[in-house]
Amino acid sequence: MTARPRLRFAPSPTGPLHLGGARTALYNWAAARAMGGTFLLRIEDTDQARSSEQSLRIILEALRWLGIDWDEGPERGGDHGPYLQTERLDIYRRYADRLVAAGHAYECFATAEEVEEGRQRLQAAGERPMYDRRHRDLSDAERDALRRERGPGSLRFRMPLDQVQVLPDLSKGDVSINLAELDDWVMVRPDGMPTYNFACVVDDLEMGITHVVRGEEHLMNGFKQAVLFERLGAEPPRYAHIPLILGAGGKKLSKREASVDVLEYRDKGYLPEAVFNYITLLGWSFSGDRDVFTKAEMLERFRIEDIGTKGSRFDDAKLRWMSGDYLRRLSADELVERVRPFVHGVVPDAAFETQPGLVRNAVRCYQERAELLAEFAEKLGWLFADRVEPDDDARKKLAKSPDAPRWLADYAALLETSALPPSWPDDRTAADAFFELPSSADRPAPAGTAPCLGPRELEARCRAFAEERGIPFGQLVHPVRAALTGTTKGPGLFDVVFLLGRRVAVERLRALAGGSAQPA
RNA sequence: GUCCCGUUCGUCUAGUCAGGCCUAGGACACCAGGUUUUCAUCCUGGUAACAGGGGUUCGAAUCCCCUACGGGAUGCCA
Repeated sequence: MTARPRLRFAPSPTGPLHLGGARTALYNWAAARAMGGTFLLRIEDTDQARSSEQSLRIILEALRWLGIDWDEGPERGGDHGPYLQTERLDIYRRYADRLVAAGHAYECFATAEEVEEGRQRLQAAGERPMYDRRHRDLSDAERDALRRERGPGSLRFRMPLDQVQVLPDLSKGDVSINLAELDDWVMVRPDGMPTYNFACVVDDLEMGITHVVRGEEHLMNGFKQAVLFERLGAEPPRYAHIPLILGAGGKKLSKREASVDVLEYRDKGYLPEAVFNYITLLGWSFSGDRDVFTKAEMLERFRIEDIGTKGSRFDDAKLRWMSGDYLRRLSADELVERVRPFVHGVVPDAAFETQPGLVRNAVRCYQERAELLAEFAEKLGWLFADRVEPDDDARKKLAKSPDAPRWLADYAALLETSALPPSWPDDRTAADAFFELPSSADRPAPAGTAPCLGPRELEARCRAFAEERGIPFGQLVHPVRAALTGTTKGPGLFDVVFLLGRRVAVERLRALAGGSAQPA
């Protein structure tokens, strides 16, 4: 085994990329990269009825989103192409002819009804239901007669019936089965189109595949394929059959409990690094005490043999947490760039160009309060809205302070004469460049001459204002927040005041002060 | 039904191949506390597992057998 490792992911383009498929792709990719080998993509589109170009595009897009790249395959080419099975039909035909000539394959003319009938009979006898091999030993004359009568048949593999097949599995160890338990499977359909097991073997052979990581549902296929390799006088790749990803109920993951489509996670604003990291963890662990790691770190340790043998359940809560964890590590610039596609209509497009500092400060204020990028659209709404309405929680807090309207009016008067930053869309570049939000206790105040009051100074003045009037600070803060944002949660209140700027802050305080029917 | 595979906290897992370092470690979730103008972040602590039964051994989560349960396959789908 001195050959350079070659691994492949071979999706069939019959729908979106499923989480399970993504994990399979990821493990093959990681194994190839970790071993310094080649990773290629092969498209198994022999089911013409269900395959579509659209699905193929979506699958490639999903792989790219996850950061899984390929050395050979669609849109990339390579020395072992073509990489679409429907473009390799002449290769399969060559192999089929060879197998027939050697007596390892035979033509079968059984109708669907006849096959079904044979199955029933075997099952009734307590045996494994399968094609009953009725045309396995046709004489030449019988075969010619059937072909004349029924047209071309399908090509079936002549399974050796007296052999125990051992399949060395990198994940499970040696697995074995009595080949008589397996049927004489169809290799080529009557119309000449190969089936999965046949095309897969031919391609793995022709493409020099050395290792295959795939779902456990292929274990039985593994036996069939290994025998075919044998008949072809070749070594099969090293297989690793890994368990499926299950849903919360322990059954196969279904759309009901979670999205199974990888791109749906993109659209919901999960970070791709997190999705990558999380699905890697479904069956493999980085170390005993760390769950979050970079791709590079993973590649230093990844080995196919270490993939787990147990089916794992998909847990959206942990994925979300992980997405949030990655979100928090993003630099300010990266964060803004990632958030941008998710906040159309909430943050004016122009703001990204004319007041990038404001946008950055606003977005950063939610970096520790979000897990998904899509959350920024909901959370940032108050900042650029024409006006805000208190939500239910905010109303409740307001109701607890009957004096709030008067305080708000007075506080508005104070702010009106304070040196606050300008409000959007006025130019406030200087303010945002000087003060970096979110402000926090462990972040030192910027040095130099401030162009206006910053959050700290605003807070100090507000505290003084409250003390002067004998208002408990805590009771002042909630109505102010309700007036400014309409909510009870969010960034530090004085970050909010700062972001809003003088004109809008004053406006909103007065709107609520006047609007809540001040008792005489 | 038949064949194949699997079984450590609620979930993902470390430990199993080379039996003692395991009164079983970490993470998510959950609960309690701390920080705080809210929410969140952050910090501290807590609850919680070797499926069951037989062996082998001085000693078993780790090796063997059986049972139970779960998953997969049984397609001219992949």
